[in-house]
Amino acid sequence: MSFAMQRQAQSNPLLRKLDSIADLSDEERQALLELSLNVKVFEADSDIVRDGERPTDCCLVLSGFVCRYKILPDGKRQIMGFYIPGDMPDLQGFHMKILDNTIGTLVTSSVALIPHDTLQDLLDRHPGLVRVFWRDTLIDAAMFREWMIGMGRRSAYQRIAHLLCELHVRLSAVGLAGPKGYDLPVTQNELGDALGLSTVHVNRVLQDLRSEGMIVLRGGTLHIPDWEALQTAGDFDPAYLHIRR
Amino acid sequence: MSFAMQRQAQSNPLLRKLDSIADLSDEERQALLELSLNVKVFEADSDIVRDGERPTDCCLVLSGFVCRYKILPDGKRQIMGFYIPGDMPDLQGFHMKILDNTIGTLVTSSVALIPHDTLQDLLDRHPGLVRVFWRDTLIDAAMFREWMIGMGRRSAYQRIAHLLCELHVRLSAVGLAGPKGYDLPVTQNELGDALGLSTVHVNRVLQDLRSEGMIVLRGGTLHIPDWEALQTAGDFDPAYLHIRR
DNA sequence: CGAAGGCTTGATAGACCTCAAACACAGTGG
DNA sequence: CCACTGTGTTTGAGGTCTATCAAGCCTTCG
Repeated sequence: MSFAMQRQAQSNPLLRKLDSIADLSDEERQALLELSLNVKVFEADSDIVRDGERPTDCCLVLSGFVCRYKILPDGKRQIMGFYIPGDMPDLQGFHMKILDNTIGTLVTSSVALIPHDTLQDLLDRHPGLVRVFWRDTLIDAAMFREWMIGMGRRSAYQRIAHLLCELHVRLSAVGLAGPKGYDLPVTQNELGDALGLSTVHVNRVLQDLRSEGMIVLRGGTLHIPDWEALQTAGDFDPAYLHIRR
Repeated sequence: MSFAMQRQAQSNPLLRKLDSIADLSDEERQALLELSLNVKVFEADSDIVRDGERPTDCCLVLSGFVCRYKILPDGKRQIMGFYIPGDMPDLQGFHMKILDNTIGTLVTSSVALIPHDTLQDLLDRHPGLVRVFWRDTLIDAAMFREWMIGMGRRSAYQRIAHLLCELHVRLSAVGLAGPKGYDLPVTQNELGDALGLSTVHVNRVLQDLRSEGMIVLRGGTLHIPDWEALQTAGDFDPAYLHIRR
């Protein structure tokens, strides 16, 4: 592709993301660049789409940090995934009338709302993109499975290390992480809700990880001195993310 | 559709399943009926496709009981889903080169292997089916999310009740369950691996459920005297299965 | 009848939770 | 500029759910 196009792609979160998981043709890239985006800013801790709604748009995260969650009858919350710029957390809504979970922000985030009609039109004109978006939802599913494994069979210690690894790989893939760390605007309470742990226990395990020199976590910034060690501690293998080399 | 076609549909697990989650046109139904199936029988506890392989076919369960699982380095196993006749547990392999989990049988099962090329051809000739199969993978993902919620935030008691409810609804949708129960050819050990519990604990919780009259489970047959009660016990809401009507 | 797999039971231990309070820090308002 | 407030983090104590280990029992099947 041309240099100008390459530069544009770099600054477009969606393109950067899709490039990281699939091969795009120049036409497909162009079509994605030309999507006119209706950008909306959501403040921290607000819902973008809610459980039970019938969405008419898909949301695309442009900046910030977003999560998928569900509140249980007894008030407990389970976070089922974190979403970063370039991700489309409710792509599922495109094929399922009623949403079965809520998408909400963790920090102030800007989000593009893409009408289902626009998306359908895009896929009609570029059938090759179907495979790309479908693949994206399959990778989402693979992440769910990996989280299931964690909650079913891994210790709190492993789970936390694993999550920190996952985020590092995903953020790196879209250029949002340094080689040795990244910004992690997530509270310990939220980590607990994501991992099926109590806030107190998350705190204690984080202290363990710190005291072993595995991580340095302060003020929303995570530093990973020894990536290999953290990966081992979390039994982390990035294969399930299906990111292209 | 014609009466003859209707009758055929009834006896075709794939059609029954897809009918339960989407609207099919007569042409699509016909095309699915005409798929020539290469049927293979797998004995109990054998793997159909393995973690790390590059599958060239998708498998379609015709009879039996199949599960998706992964073995961890320390030997622990996590089962990530149960699959019944009509399900295509590795549809994901169609868009992801390398499998990140294993599909194996729980009991003797017959399975059709459909080459990816055949499937691609089918989707090219009937683009409407893309939405149907895509939707199927999205429902699979919704089940993963629900299991995550269970392992993260529900007690062993709730989890077991929830799973028994899920299977009842899914088996009913394809005509394999009676109004008050179904065949459940799953050992307590396997239940534990699916729910993130030890065999011993599964056994104890099942006894609780039995003593409360919630279930009658003997010799692989489950009887549910009071469906409402079990549903409440498991905090079960079938919405996530996205089954039509 | 013996073997094998699954189920059941008992005893003990540990990972993680809950409750409760103190601490740290940033933002707000007087 | 400094109390004041709110949110997030940290610490302590106790309790519980669930795991582990180990054994006995039951059914099926060759």
